[in-house]
Amino acid sequence: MEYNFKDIEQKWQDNWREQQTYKVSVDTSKPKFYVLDMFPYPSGAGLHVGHPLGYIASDIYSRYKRLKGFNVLHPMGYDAYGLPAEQYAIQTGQHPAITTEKNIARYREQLDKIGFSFDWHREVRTCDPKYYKWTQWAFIQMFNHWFNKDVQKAEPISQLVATFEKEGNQHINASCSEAEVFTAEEWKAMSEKEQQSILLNYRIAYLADTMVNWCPKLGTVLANDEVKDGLSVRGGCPVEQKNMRQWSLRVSAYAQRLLDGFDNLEWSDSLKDIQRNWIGRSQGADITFDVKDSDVQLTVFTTRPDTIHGVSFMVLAPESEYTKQLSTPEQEKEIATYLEYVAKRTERERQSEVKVVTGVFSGSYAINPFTNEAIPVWISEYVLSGYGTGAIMAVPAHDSRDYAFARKFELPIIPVIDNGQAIDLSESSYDAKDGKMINSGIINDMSVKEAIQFIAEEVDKRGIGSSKINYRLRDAIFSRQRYWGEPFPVYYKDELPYMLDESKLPLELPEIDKYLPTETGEPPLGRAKNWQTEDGFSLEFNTMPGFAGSSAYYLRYMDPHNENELVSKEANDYWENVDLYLGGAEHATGHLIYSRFWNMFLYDLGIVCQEEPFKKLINQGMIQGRSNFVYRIVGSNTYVSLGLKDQHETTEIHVDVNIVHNDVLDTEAFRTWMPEYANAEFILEDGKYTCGWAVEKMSKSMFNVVNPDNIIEQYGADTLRLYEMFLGPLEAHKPWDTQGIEGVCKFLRKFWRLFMNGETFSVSDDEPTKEELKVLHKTVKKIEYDIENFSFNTSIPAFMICTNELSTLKCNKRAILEPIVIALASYAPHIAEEIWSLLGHKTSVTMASFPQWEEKYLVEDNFEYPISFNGKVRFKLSMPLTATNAEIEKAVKASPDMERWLDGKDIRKMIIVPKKIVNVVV
RNA sequence: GCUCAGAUGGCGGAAUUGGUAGACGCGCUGGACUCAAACUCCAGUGUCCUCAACAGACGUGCGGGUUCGAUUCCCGCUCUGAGUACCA
Repeated sequence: MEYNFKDIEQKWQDNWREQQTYKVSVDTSKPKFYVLDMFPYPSGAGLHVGHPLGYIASDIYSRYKRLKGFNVLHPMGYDAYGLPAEQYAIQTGQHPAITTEKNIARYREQLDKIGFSFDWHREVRTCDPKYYKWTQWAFIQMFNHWFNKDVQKAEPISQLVATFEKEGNQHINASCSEAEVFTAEEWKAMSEKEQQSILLNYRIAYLADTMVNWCPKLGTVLANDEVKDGLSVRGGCPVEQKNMRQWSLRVSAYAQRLLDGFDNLEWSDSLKDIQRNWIGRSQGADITFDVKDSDVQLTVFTTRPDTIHGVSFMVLAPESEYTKQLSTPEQEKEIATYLEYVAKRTERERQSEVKVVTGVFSGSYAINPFTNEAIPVWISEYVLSGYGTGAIMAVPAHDSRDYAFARKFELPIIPVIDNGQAIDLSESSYDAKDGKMINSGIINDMSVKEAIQFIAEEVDKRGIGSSKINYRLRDAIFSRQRYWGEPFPVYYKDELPYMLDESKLPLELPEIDKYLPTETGEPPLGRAKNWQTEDGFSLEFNTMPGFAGSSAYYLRYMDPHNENELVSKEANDYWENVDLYLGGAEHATGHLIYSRFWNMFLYDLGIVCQEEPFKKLINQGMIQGRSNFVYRIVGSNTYVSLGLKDQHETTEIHVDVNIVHNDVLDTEAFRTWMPEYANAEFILEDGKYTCGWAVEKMSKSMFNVVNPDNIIEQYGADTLRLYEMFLGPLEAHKPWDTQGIEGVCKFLRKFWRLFMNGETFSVSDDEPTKEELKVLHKTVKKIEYDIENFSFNTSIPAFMICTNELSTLKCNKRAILEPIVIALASYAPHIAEEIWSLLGHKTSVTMASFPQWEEKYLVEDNFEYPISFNGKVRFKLSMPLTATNAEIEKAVKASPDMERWLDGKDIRKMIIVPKKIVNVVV
């Protein structure tokens, strides 16, 4: 009976579906374990061989945890809202729901073939009204809460209103857009419109005029993480800065908690680093400068208050309020010209031309509170309006950007730090944070550290500033001028936003006739008929961004069919949060921040019991393509084999990897591949055409896409699973090379043969030998260690070695083979199920327990002690492992090999380490 | 520029973390089986010393160091990849 993977895999996939083998429910008698994959966006191209890598790893871990007695939640779903479906709709008029549905069906079909143990009863789709009801619901909660900095927590807006009515806002310490101080009386005297406008500044989901990334080509605004190098991440379209009225989420309020949370997370340091940099905490001080002949006070943020005596000018961001306040009439014209220039510059230009120094003098002078000197105030685009106060004190001697500016506009450069060596300021600034203060009045001779401390305290004492922490993290812009996304549960009355009643949820996405933004520049929902509330108020035209639906989906899996709550308390108390989360590192600054924020917010409300959503995170690497090339001799239709190409002038041409085997081109297939190659001629070596190759991104244009369906057709799902793991460490990027798959396929056939006596399945019930037990226990120990440490790649060799050894021992004993089948079941579930059932078991191997290994079977009676001289192994000596150090030493000295290796030298020392290596030092 | 990760045969990679470097697989070479092919099996395969050795030397990007012993730890470089970027 040959190993017929096709029948076996079909049979067990059907069986799992019929028996609902992987359906889970709350079971308090068992410990829970929640394994989650980042759910995919179902694109039209389907899965390539790189996509399932993480799913296979998480599936192995899930299956292993089940065998270890855990109740495992392992769900899957679809992040179904997104741009590609909508772009396709704009081009073809096809409703995005239809293409999305089609793509999901295709994804599901491909996923099923790989044999995952997902509980599909819990599937979620972000575009399903039953699902996005809870996305809208969460938004309403964010609208109805504000962030109290004193307790670092979200609190109901109703409480805030109560405080306003009692004592105004003077004692409120909130994360807030703008706050003018008012009393209780003033509050009560305000109209509803005025009150609502003020409350908008406090809400966690708020509507405000903000500088946004506007992408004209996509016709929508984008969040910071959706923009890279001034281009949109999706589509690479130019992005510009624009002031627009948009919904935002007050993510920045949670900056400190997002940082503190890392302490209890098992995430890779590099990923934590990426998030830390993105949050960008910096500790410094606000310092207020008086302005000469003006009432305006100029506040700057600095991390280097120690350098205050070196300030030789101030710089304002062009968009800053200060720019209007501090521009003098004499400079008006010049400033206007400059502001015009800045406004015209795209974000991309600004970023790519960082070295170009521009600026204009405002006409005003600030007074340095420590030297009382008047220092000129400039305006320049190198200062950002969105960070700190939008104004800086410039210390050209010790900041390279200020230095460049001072050089260009010939402003004084005053050194205030001396590092013991002569600091040369003729070419560059000295930015380091060590040395002694000079030219700095009262703080002369202090160290930088002391000076920072002293000035900060002094500023505080004089009431001209205070120490402050700034974060780079911005609030998340939450509006998108697109169709295919969640509608906001928002209507407008008197130009102010109000939330729909929760009983009206979900507010379903309306049908429209065209998916392009309207000619008037309004979002597509502007076309929807009757897009208003029952009492005639207009509904919001924008839709929510991609990250809205993906921010809390892990909670919905816990209780996916609950129509009354996002997640029931019972389900949440049991499943708590995700124990293991697998996905790409590209979500570090997007989804993984938003999800943490969203979850913390729900935690503040008491909806969820854990503050952090994902306890352990693993970022699987990308599988790259391995492209093949042919070499066309320039000006001909002749192609030369790799080894001979240097003899000709050639052009490198990508060739479909599917017509290349072991880097040898199928020349006939090449001729029929594309019409232009029909008459191709070849210069062969050894009768073969050898192709060149390179590792590149897997993509259609490189003709290097490998489809998992083809691999499964040819080798089976178990082989695909094993091979994907075998390729290399889970977290590493690695190229796909189909050549190597033969090895693991061969292993499965060999493993199968262990159970076969000719054509019949047979195992013996004989007692295993010591040797066989050793193979078993060694293998089980290794597999357990590997899975616990996520080094799945090294498990495959362990299985191969085990199989080879048992094959050599001609071992077909049940006592040995049965536990190994269980250990293999996580990796290759189909073949394991088949053998398990042939072994006479009536229930799934999923119900089995992971085998226990014992150290006693692993120790040998006699051990070949490697004897090394100065660290180099020279010979081996067989002795019992139980020998004492004294016995070993005696035996080594008595060994006949010693004399030769000592070569007349004396033994200075003999080191016998617990790992049983003897090192003789001569 | 800053931060992080990495560099091991022809290729992918192993070495459970300071203890026999190159496991395992691919590829390659030779052999067995076969009329032949496929399948399967066996042997060899880091480099160098004119062949072989169960003889030796050298070998984990480069240069130093610590150690009885370093792919592993420390210092200084080079290169590659990723993140981020006028964040004051």
